[in-house]
Amino acid sequence: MQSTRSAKLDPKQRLDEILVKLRNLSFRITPQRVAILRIFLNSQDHPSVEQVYAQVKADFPSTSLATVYKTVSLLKEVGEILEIGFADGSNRYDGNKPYPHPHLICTRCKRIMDSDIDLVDQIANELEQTSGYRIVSHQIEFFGICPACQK
Amino acid sequence: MQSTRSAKLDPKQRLDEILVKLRNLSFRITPQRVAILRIFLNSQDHPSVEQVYAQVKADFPSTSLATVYKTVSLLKEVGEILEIGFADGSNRYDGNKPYPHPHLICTRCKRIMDSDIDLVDQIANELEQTSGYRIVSHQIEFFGICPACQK
DNA sequence: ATACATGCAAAACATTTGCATAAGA
DNA sequence: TCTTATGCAAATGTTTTGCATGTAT
Repeated sequence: MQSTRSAKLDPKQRLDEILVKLRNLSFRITPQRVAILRIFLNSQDHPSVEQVYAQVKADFPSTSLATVYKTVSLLKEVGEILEIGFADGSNRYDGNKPYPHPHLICTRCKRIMDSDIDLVDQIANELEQTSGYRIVSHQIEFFGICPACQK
Repeated sequence: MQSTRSAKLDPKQRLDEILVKLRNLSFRITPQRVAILRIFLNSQDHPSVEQVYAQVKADFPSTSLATVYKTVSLLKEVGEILEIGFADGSNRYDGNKPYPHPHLICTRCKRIMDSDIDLVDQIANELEQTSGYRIVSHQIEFFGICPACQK
Protein backbone atom coordinates (compact mmCIF):
# COMPACT_ATOMS: atom_id res chain seq x y z
CA MET A 1 0.00 0.00 0.00
CA GLN A 2 1.41 3.38 -0.98
CA SER A 3 1.96 5.52 2.08
CA THR A 4 4.30 8.34 1.12
CA ARG A 5 2.03 11.13 0.05
CA SER A 6 4.01 14.25 -0.70
CA ALA A 7 2.82 17.32 1.16
CA LYS A 8 0.70 19.62 -0.97
CA LEU A 9 2.93 21.74 -3.17
CA ASP A 10 1.77 24.48 -5.43
CA PRO A 11 1.75 23.44 -9.09
CA LYS A 12 4.88 25.42 -9.97
CA GLN A 13 6.98 23.75 -7.28
CA ARG A 14 5.66 20.37 -8.21
CA LEU A 15 6.37 20.93 -11.90
CA ASP A 16 10.01 21.68 -11.14
CA GLU A 17 10.21 18.68 -8.84
CA ILE A 18 8.91 16.35 -11.53
CA LEU A 19 11.18 17.82 -14.20
CA VAL A 20 14.19 17.16 -11.99
CA LYS A 21 12.98 13.63 -11.42
CA LEU A 22 12.57 13.00 -15.16
CA ARG A 23 15.99 14.45 -15.88
CA ASN A 24 17.52 12.20 -13.22
CA LEU A 25 15.90 9.21 -14.84
CA SER A 26 17.49 10.37 -18.13
CA PHE A 27 14.27 11.28 -19.83
CA ARG A 28 14.43 14.35 -22.00
CA ILE A 29 12.59 17.51 -21.15
CA THR A 30 10.69 18.45 -24.28
CA PRO A 31 8.26 21.34 -24.69
CA GLN A 32 5.45 18.82 -25.30
CA ARG A 33 6.15 17.00 -22.07
CA VAL A 34 6.26 20.23 -20.11
CA ALA A 35 3.03 21.43 -21.67
CA ILE A 36 1.22 18.16 -20.94
CA LEU A 37 2.54 18.09 -17.40
CA ARG A 38 1.40 21.66 -16.85
CA ILE A 39 -2.10 20.74 -17.98
CA PHE A 40 -2.30 17.84 -15.55
CA LEU A 41 -1.02 19.93 -12.65
CA ASN A 42 -3.42 22.77 -13.35
CA SER A 43 -6.51 20.61 -13.91
CA GLN A 44 -8.87 20.46 -11.01
CA ASP A 45 -11.08 18.04 -12.89
CA HIS A 46 -9.77 14.68 -14.04
CA PRO A 47 -9.08 15.02 -17.75
CA SER A 48 -9.16 12.30 -20.39
CA VAL A 49 -6.32 11.86 -22.88
CA GLU A 50 -8.50 13.46 -25.52
CA GLN A 51 -9.13 16.50 -23.32
CA VAL A 52 -5.44 16.90 -22.61
CA TYR A 53 -4.74 16.59 -26.32
CA ALA A 54 -7.22 19.36 -27.11
CA GLN A 55 -5.60 21.62 -24.53
CA VAL A 56 -1.99 21.01 -25.61
CA LYS A 57 -2.90 21.74 -29.19
CA ALA A 58 -4.06 25.20 -28.17
CA ASP A 59 -0.50 26.10 -27.09
CA PHE A 60 1.33 23.67 -29.30
CA PRO A 61 -0.64 22.92 -32.46
CA SER A 62 1.78 20.36 -33.90
CA THR A 63 1.48 17.97 -30.96
CA SER A 64 0.21 14.53 -31.89
CA LEU A 65 -2.21 12.33 -30.00
CA ALA A 66 0.43 9.59 -29.93
CA THR A 67 2.78 11.87 -28.03
CA VAL A 68 0.08 12.58 -25.47
CA TYR A 69 -0.45 8.85 -25.00
CA LYS A 70 3.28 8.25 -24.68
CA THR A 71 3.67 11.04 -22.17
CA VAL A 72 0.69 9.81 -20.14
CA SER A 73 2.24 6.37 -20.10
CA LEU A 74 5.57 7.82 -18.95
CA LEU A 75 3.97 9.88 -16.19
CA LYS A 76 2.03 6.85 -15.01
CA GLU A 77 5.23 4.80 -14.85
CA VAL A 78 7.11 7.36 -12.80
CA GLY A 79 4.09 7.65 -10.51
CA GLU A 80 3.21 11.29 -11.15
CA ILE A 81 -0.31 10.78 -12.44
CA LEU A 82 -3.00 8.30 -11.45
CA GLU A 83 -5.10 6.45 -13.98
CA ILE A 84 -8.80 6.11 -13.26
CA GLY A 85 -10.15 3.26 -15.36
CA PHE A 86 -13.70 2.91 -16.58
CA ALA A 87 -15.47 -0.14 -17.91
CA ASP A 88 -16.42 1.65 -21.12
CA GLY A 89 -12.77 2.37 -21.86
CA SER A 90 -12.87 6.10 -21.22
CA ASN A 91 -9.97 6.52 -18.85
CA ARG A 92 -9.32 9.69 -16.94
CA TYR A 93 -6.30 10.94 -15.04
CA ASP A 94 -5.50 12.57 -11.74
CA GLY A 95 -2.34 14.66 -11.81
CA ASN A 96 -2.78 16.26 -8.42
CA LYS A 97 -3.09 13.22 -6.18
CA PRO A 98 -1.17 10.51 -8.01
CA TYR A 99 -1.67 7.89 -5.30
CA PRO A 100 -4.70 5.59 -5.01
CA HIS A 101 -7.67 7.24 -3.34
CA PRO A 102 -11.46 7.02 -3.61
CA HIS A 103 -13.36 8.99 -6.22
CA LEU A 104 -16.95 10.13 -6.30
CA ILE A 105 -18.28 10.13 -9.83
CA CYS A 106 -21.47 11.85 -10.89
CA THR A 107 -23.20 9.63 -13.42
CA ARG A 108 -25.16 12.58 -14.72
CA CYS A 109 -22.55 15.31 -15.35
CA LYS A 110 -19.47 13.02 -15.19
CA ARG A 111 -17.79 15.22 -12.60
CA ILE A 112 -15.20 13.41 -10.50
CA MET A 113 -14.53 14.42 -6.92
CA ASP A 114 -11.56 13.35 -4.86
CA SER A 115 -11.91 12.01 -1.39
CA ASP A 116 -9.56 10.77 1.27
CA ILE A 117 -10.85 8.23 3.72
CA ASP A 118 -8.74 6.66 6.43
CA LEU A 119 -10.92 3.57 6.52
CA VAL A 120 -9.42 2.44 3.23
CA ASP A 121 -6.17 1.39 4.85
CA GLN A 122 -8.13 -0.44 7.54
CA ILE A 123 -10.07 -2.33 4.90
CA ALA A 124 -6.88 -3.18 3.04
CA ASN A 125 -5.39 -4.54 6.26
CA GLU A 126 -8.49 -6.53 7.04
CA LEU A 127 -8.48 -8.01 3.54
CA GLU A 128 -4.80 -8.95 3.78
CA GLN A 129 -5.58 -10.86 6.97
CA THR A 130 -8.62 -12.71 5.68
CA SER A 131 -7.52 -13.39 2.11
CA GLY A 132 -3.79 -13.89 2.30
CA TYR A 133 -3.31 -11.48 -0.61
CA ARG A 134 -0.46 -8.99 -0.33
CA ILE A 135 -2.27 -5.80 -1.28
CA VAL A 136 -0.27 -3.30 -3.30
CA SER A 137 -2.77 -0.85 -4.69
CA HIS A 138 -6.46 -0.19 -5.11
CA GLN A 139 -9.07 1.54 -7.16
CA ILE A 140 -12.19 2.72 -5.37
CA GLU A 141 -15.00 4.51 -7.12
CA PHE A 142 -18.39 5.53 -5.85
CA PHE A 143 -21.05 6.40 -8.40
CA GLY A 144 -23.94 8.71 -7.71
CA ILE A 145 -25.48 12.11 -8.27
CA CYS A 146 -23.53 15.19 -7.30
CA PRO A 147 -25.14 18.00 -5.29
CA ALA A 148 -25.54 20.25 -8.34
CA CYS A 149 -27.28 17.55 -10.39
CA GLN A 150 -29.73 16.71 -7.60
CA LYS A 151 -31.47 20.08 -7.94
CA MET B 1 -26.76 1.82 -2.49
CA GLN B 2 -28.01 -1.58 -3.50
CA SER B 3 -29.15 -3.52 -0.45
CA THR B 4 -31.35 -6.37 -1.63
CA ARG B 5 -28.98 -9.25 -2.09
CA SER B 6 -30.86 -12.38 -2.97
CA ALA B 7 -30.11 -15.32 -0.74
CA LYS B 8 -27.66 -17.79 -2.23
CA LEU B 9 -29.44 -20.12 -4.62
CA ASP B 10 -27.91 -23.05 -6.38
CA PRO B 11 -27.17 -22.28 -10.05
CA LYS B 12 -30.11 -24.34 -11.34
CA GLN B 13 -32.66 -22.45 -9.25
CA ARG B 14 -31.12 -19.16 -10.16
CA LEU B 15 -31.13 -20.01 -13.87
CA ASP B 16 -34.87 -20.68 -13.75
CA GLU B 17 -35.44 -17.51 -11.79
CA ILE B 18 -33.61 -15.42 -14.36
CA LEU B 19 -35.36 -17.10 -17.30
CA VAL B 20 -38.73 -16.22 -15.76
CA LYS B 21 -37.57 -12.67 -15.26
CA LEU B 22 -36.43 -12.36 -18.88
CA ARG B 23 -39.70 -13.84 -20.12
CA ASN B 24 -41.66 -11.38 -17.99
CA LEU B 25 -39.69 -8.54 -19.52
CA SER B 26 -40.65 -9.96 -22.94
CA PHE B 27 -37.18 -11.03 -23.92
CA ARG B 28 -36.99 -14.26 -25.83
CA ILE B 29 -35.40 -17.36 -24.39
CA THR B 30 -32.97 -18.56 -27.01
CA PRO B 31 -30.56 -21.49 -26.71
CA GLN B 32 -27.65 -19.05 -26.98
CA ARG B 33 -28.92 -16.97 -24.11
CA VAL B 34 -29.46 -19.99 -21.94
CA ALA B 35 -25.99 -21.34 -22.76
CA ILE B 36 -24.30 -18.03 -21.96
CA LEU B 37 -26.27 -17.65 -18.76
CA ARG B 38 -25.33 -21.17 -17.71
CA ILE B 39 -21.66 -20.36 -18.21
CA PHE B 40 -21.88 -17.27 -16.04
CA LEU B 41 -23.71 -19.10 -13.28
CA ASN B 42 -21.27 -22.00 -13.25
CA SER B 43 -18.10 -19.88 -13.39
CA GLN B 44 -16.33 -19.50 -10.12
CA ASP B 45 -13.75 -17.24 -11.73
CA HIS B 46 -14.75 -13.99 -13.39
CA PRO B 47 -14.72 -14.65 -17.12
CA SER B 48 -14.09 -12.16 -19.91
CA VAL B 49 -16.39 -11.94 -22.92
CA GLU B 50 -13.77 -13.75 -24.96
CA GLN B 51 -13.64 -16.61 -22.44
CA VAL B 52 -17.41 -16.94 -22.40
CA TYR B 53 -17.37 -16.93 -26.20
CA ALA B 54 -14.84 -19.77 -26.27
CA GLN B 55 -16.98 -21.80 -23.88
CA VAL B 56 -20.31 -21.27 -25.68
CA LYS B 57 -18.73 -22.30 -28.94
CA ALA B 58 -17.88 -25.67 -27.43
CA ASP B 59 -21.58 -26.47 -27.00
CA PHE B 60 -22.90 -24.22 -29.70
CA PRO B 61 -20.37 -23.74 -32.48
CA SER B 62 -22.41 -21.32 -34.54
CA THR B 63 -22.62 -18.69 -31.79
CA SER B 64 -21.14 -15.34 -32.76
CA LEU B 65 -19.09 -13.01 -30.62
CA ALA B 66 -21.63 -10.27 -31.29
CA THR B 67 -24.35 -12.36 -29.69
CA VAL B 68 -22.22 -12.86 -26.62
CA TYR B 69 -21.70 -9.11 -26.37
CA LYS B 70 -25.40 -8.45 -26.83
CA THR B 71 -26.33 -11.02 -24.20
CA VAL B 72 -23.78 -9.65 -21.75
CA SER B 73 -25.23 -6.22 -22.30
CA LEU B 74 -28.74 -7.54 -21.68
CA LEU B 75 -27.74 -9.36 -18.50
CA LYS B 76 -26.01 -6.25 -17.23
CA GLU B 77 -29.14 -4.20 -17.86
CA VAL B 78 -31.43 -6.57 -16.00
CA GLY B 79 -28.91 -6.68 -13.15
CA GLU B 80 -28.00 -10.35 -13.33
CA ILE B 81 -24.28 -9.97 -13.96
CA LEU B 82 -21.81 -7.41 -12.66
CA GLU B 83 -19.22 -5.79 -14.88
CA ILE B 84 -15.72 -5.38 -13.51
CA GLY B 85 -13.96 -2.72 -15.55
CA PHE B 86 -10.24 -2.44 -16.11
CA ALA B 87 -8.21 0.49 -17.31
CA ASP B 88 -6.70 -1.54 -20.15
CA GLY B 89 -10.17 -2.35 -21.50
CA SER B 90 -10.21 -6.01 -20.56
CA ASN B 91 -13.51 -6.25 -18.73
CA ARG B 92 -14.57 -9.26 -16.72
CA TYR B 93 -17.92 -10.34 -15.32
CA ASP B 94 -19.36 -11.71 -12.13
CA GLY B 95 -22.49 -13.78 -12.62
CA ASN B 96 -22.72 -15.09 -9.10
CA LYS B 97 -22.80 -11.92 -7.09
CA PRO B 98 -24.29 -9.35 -9.45
CA TYR B 99 -24.30 -6.54 -6.90
CA PRO B 100 -21.35 -4.20 -6.23
CA HIS B 101 -18.78 -5.70 -3.91
CA PRO B 102 -15.00 -5.49 -3.49
CA HIS B 103 -12.65 -7.63 -5.54
CA LEU B 104 -9.14 -8.74 -4.86
CA ILE B 105 -7.17 -9.00 -8.08
CA CYS B 106 -3.86 -10.77 -8.41
CA THR B 107 -1.68 -8.74 -10.74
CA ARG B 108 0.47 -11.77 -11.45
CA CYS B 109 -2.00 -14.55 -12.32
CA LYS B 110 -5.03 -12.29 -12.90
CA ARG B 111 -7.17 -14.31 -10.51
CA ILE B 112 -10.10 -12.37 -9.04
CA MET B 113 -11.43 -13.11 -5.61
CA ASP B 114 -14.71 -11.90 -4.20
CA SER B 115 -14.99 -10.29 -0.83
CA ASP B 116 -17.77 -8.87 1.24
CA ILE B 117 -16.94 -6.15 3.69
CA ASP B 118 -19.49 -4.42 5.86
CA LEU B 119 -17.36 -1.30 6.12
CA VAL B 120 -18.21 -0.42 2.54
CA ASP B 121 -21.69 0.74 3.47
CA GLN B 122 -20.23 2.79 6.31
CA ILE B 123 -17.83 4.46 3.92
CA ALA B 124 -20.63 5.15 1.47
CA ASN B 125 -22.67 6.75 4.24
CA GLU B 126 -19.73 8.81 5.42
CA LEU B 127 -19.11 10.01 1.87
CA GLU B 128 -22.76 10.95 1.37
CA GLN B 129 -22.57 13.12 4.50
CA THR B 130 -19.34 14.88 3.65
CA SER B 131 -19.75 15.28 -0.10
CA GLY B 132 -23.47 15.77 -0.65
CA TYR B 133 -23.42 13.13 -3.39
CA ARG B 134 -26.30 10.66 -3.46
CA ILE B 135 -24.38 7.42 -3.83
CA VAL B 136 -25.97 4.75 -5.98
CA SER B 137 -23.27 2.23 -6.70
CA HIS B 138 -19.58 1.57 -6.39
CA GLN B 139 -16.64 -0.29 -7.80
CA ILE B 140 -13.92 -1.34 -5.40
CA GLU B 141 -10.84 -3.22 -6.45
CA PHE B 142 -7.75 -4.12 -4.50
CA PHE B 143 -4.68 -5.16 -6.46
CA GLY B 144 -1.99 -7.37 -5.09
CA ILE B 145 -0.39 -10.80 -5.09
CA CYS B 146 -2.51 -13.83 -4.24
CA PRO B 147 -1.30 -16.46 -1.78
CA ALA B 148 -0.37 -18.93 -4.52
CA CYS B 149 1.72 -16.38 -6.43
CA GLN B 150 3.63 -15.29 -3.31
CA LYS B 151 5.39 -18.65 -3.09
C1' DA C 1 -47.44 -14.50 -38.60
C1' DT C 2 -44.75 -11.30 -36.63
C1' DA C 3 -41.58 -9.21 -33.95
C1' DC C 4 -37.30 -10.01 -32.07
C1' DA C 5 -32.57 -12.43 -31.94
C1' DT C 6 -28.77 -14.19 -34.51
C1' DG C 7 -24.63 -14.02 -37.30
C1' DC C 8 -21.82 -11.83 -40.37
C1' DA C 9 -19.13 -8.02 -41.78
C1' DA C 10 -18.12 -3.40 -41.38
C1' DA C 11 -17.59 0.48 -38.33
C1' DA C 12 -16.33 2.80 -34.23
C1' DC C 13 -13.29 3.73 -30.41
C1' DA C 14 -9.30 3.87 -27.51
C1' DT C 15 -4.70 2.76 -27.54
C1' DT C 16 -0.18 0.99 -29.38
C1' DT C 17 3.49 0.47 -32.60
C1' DG C 18 6.96 1.13 -36.50
C1' DC C 19 9.63 4.12 -38.60
C1' DA C 20 11.61 8.29 -40.72
C1' DT C 21 12.58 12.87 -39.13
C1' DA C 22 13.45 16.33 -35.59
C1' DA C 23 15.61 17.92 -31.64
C1' DG C 24 17.42 17.53 -26.52
C1' DA C 25 21.70 16.32 -24.07
C1' DT D 1 27.11 14.03 -32.28
C1' DC D 2 24.36 10.66 -30.66
C1' DT D 3 20.56 9.01 -28.68
C1' DT D 4 15.85 9.69 -27.63
C1' DA D 5 11.27 11.96 -28.67
C1' DT D 6 8.02 13.38 -32.04
C1' DG D 7 4.52 12.86 -35.54
C1' DC D 8 2.39 10.36 -38.90
C1' DA D 9 0.05 6.36 -40.44
C1' DA D 10 -0.90 1.78 -39.93
C1' DA D 11 -2.04 -1.88 -36.73
C1' DT D 12 -4.34 -3.70 -32.63
C1' DG D 13 -7.91 -5.04 -29.45
C1' DT D 14 -12.40 -4.43 -27.74
C1' DT D 15 -16.99 -3.33 -28.35
C1' DT D 16 -20.89 -1.65 -31.31
C1' DT D 17 -23.85 -1.42 -35.29
C1' DG D 18 -26.53 -2.38 -39.73
C1' DC D 19 -28.81 -5.55 -42.03
C1' DA D 20 -30.46 -9.85 -44.07
C1' DT D 21 -31.84 -14.25 -42.36
C1' DG D 22 -33.53 -17.33 -38.84
C1' DT D 23 -36.50 -18.42 -35.02
C1' DA D 24 -39.20 -17.99 -30.49
C1' DT D 25 -43.67 -16.80 -29.31
